[in-house]
Amino acid sequence: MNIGEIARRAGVARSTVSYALTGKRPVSEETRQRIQAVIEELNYRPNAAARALKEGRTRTIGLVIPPASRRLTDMQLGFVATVVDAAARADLDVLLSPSGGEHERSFERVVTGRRVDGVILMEIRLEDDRVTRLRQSGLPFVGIGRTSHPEDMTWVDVDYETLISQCVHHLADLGHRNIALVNRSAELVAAGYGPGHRAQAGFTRAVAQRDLHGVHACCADDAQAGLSCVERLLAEHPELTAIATINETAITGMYRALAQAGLAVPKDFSIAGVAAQNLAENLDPPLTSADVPTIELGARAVELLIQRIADPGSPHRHLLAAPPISLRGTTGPARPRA
Amino acid sequence: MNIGEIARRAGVARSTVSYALTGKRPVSEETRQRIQAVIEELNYRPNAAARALKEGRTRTIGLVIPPASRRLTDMQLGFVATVVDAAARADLDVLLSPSGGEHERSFERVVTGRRVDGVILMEIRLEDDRVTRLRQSGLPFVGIGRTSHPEDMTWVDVDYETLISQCVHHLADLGHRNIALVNRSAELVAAGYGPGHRAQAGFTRAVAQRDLHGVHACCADDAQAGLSCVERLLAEHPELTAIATINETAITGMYRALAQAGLAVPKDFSIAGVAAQNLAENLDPPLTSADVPTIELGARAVELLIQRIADPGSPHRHLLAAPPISLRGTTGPARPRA
DNA sequence: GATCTAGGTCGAACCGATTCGGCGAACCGG
DNA sequence: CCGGTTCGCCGAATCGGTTCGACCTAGATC
Repeated sequence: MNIGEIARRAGVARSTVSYALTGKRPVSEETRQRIQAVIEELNYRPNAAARALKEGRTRTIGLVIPPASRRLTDMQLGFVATVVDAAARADLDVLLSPSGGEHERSFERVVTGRRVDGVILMEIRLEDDRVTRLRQSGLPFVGIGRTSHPEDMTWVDVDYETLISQCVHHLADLGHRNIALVNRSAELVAAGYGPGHRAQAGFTRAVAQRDLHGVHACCADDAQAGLSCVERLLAEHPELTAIATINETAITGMYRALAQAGLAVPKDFSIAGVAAQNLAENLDPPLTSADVPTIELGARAVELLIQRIADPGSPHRHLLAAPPISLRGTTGPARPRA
Repeated sequence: MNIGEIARRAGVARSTVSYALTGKRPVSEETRQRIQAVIEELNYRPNAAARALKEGRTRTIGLVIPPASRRLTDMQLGFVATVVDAAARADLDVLLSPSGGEHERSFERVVTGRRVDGVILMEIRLEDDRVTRLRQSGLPFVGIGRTSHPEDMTWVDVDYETLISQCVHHLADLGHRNIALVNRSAELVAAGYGPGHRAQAGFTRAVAQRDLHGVHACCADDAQAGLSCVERLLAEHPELTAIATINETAITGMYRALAQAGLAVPKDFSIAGVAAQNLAENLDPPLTSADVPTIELGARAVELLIQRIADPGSPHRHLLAAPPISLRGTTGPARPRA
């Protein structure tokens, strides 16, 4: 069921079938219809591998995600979903590649076997080997996230630094003077995970600007960790009245710790954060947060990648999102504890 | 940077390079090392498209997921993660294909363009066009889920019928006599979504066996819907004292509705369900549920698919999982309301 | 010493598409 | 009636691998 078979049955040359399909050269209406009929009868579809071989492109993009073992955050899920969606809309297929740890081979295959025309890279570290590898391979790529030298790559990212700073300012405006930042896991931050570092930078900056007392805590990405982390914070820092966080996954645990400590939100304690809108809205109570526009960012990443594939020499572009904070009722006037 | 270049620099024929790489024919140790040196120097990797073209297989599997627009349930996420993981372990790449609605083209491309060696199909309907298409295309595939004629396809599935039945029996053992089943969304059930129908069947059966009063309700897949659904149930059926559910995503909303109605769980009201373990454990309170072994099922699906690709004529195999119910404290003795 | 076997290598065909140069027929103006 | 275009189509080369048959050499067998 190859192009030769179609050509034979339609009584034309293989090249004519090809031209009839791609329209790259004129084919008489009559011939085209004859070919089309045969194609539909046999339900023929060109072999992707053969086409890729000849054309030098695969019409596929790679999406490099954090290792599958770790549960993805709601935000990451949002990115994956919209990237897949946007790619499908552009008639591109998406090859999923878990990276990190034991899955190094998968990444290598994708990058170096010319299986994809370009790559979207998620969860980028400040210093990231994968970025280096991609750069030297010459494969077009777009980051969702950025390294510490973001000028010479194309990316979209969430401006955690500004957003956490705004959260702190918002809390300070409400009278809070003792605020904790609940970050992502210690390993992730230690590994140079960008959002973790930038959130911390924004936190430190805002705390200094408003002359506050700030506490920084890392917390693994699950509810249980959120619970014990906040339990510990409350015990060790009785002066705390508010939390700012970028750790979506731990939030339900934080809520639980506060409830168990007899602290009502937002009456006794305030929380503000950066999260996927979908998650923030569905929490109980709904979280006051900067809603990351995953749909727009994911779609833009695909768009930028398509441009980059079309013209690899074009200048790098960047998109830094700093959505406004949606007040949903987990922040209120400060009220001293104990 | 193709095999010819390597051959030239190593002073051998292209076929020798190929044999050195695949080991399908003996190559002298000396030659092999010379070739290996050149390969490493140039960082050569065989072109995937060329290999796929000649070998007739792509070393890639397709994973057909529900449309990306809809948020995946925790269970579905678990499946995706473990499928990707298991595939990577077997040195297979995963091509993601959102199906349904506007993404028909994506599915067609994957199935008919010979882009993949096999397909894993998620969220299968009782009558499913995609199964029909796959069957007639001759492409090996494995379902996570099954149609109403499950004998002639290979699948792994969760035994919702048995599990919901067990939930009802468990509740009945605790003295509950008026129980509601909160199903997935009405559209999904109307579209013939298997788990929805099978859960309903199991519910009806158990209710009859124990001579209970059962109420069936559909509920969209989000917390808000869970809230309003349970609000409505409580209002229209004041006799209800327990809920059984397969709608993971709506559970937090159900909790909220009960809390707002002043009903404590499990003192005043019981809930039992089928859910991803990860989710059930992290709810507050943790949900008494049958924990679906997504890791095992996902990995088995990949395993079955690999077998099927190796030997397409082999008999179909099935795996129906009915994990025991983990008692986590959302069910207790019945206590009449009002 | 002739024959056989096995190891090691080469050259050519092949997978299924795309694409380029060219060829014949129809058509045009002069 | 002739030279030049244009249109529609064909044939062959090509992409980068794998694989099969054939060949050569060296060592084993009798």
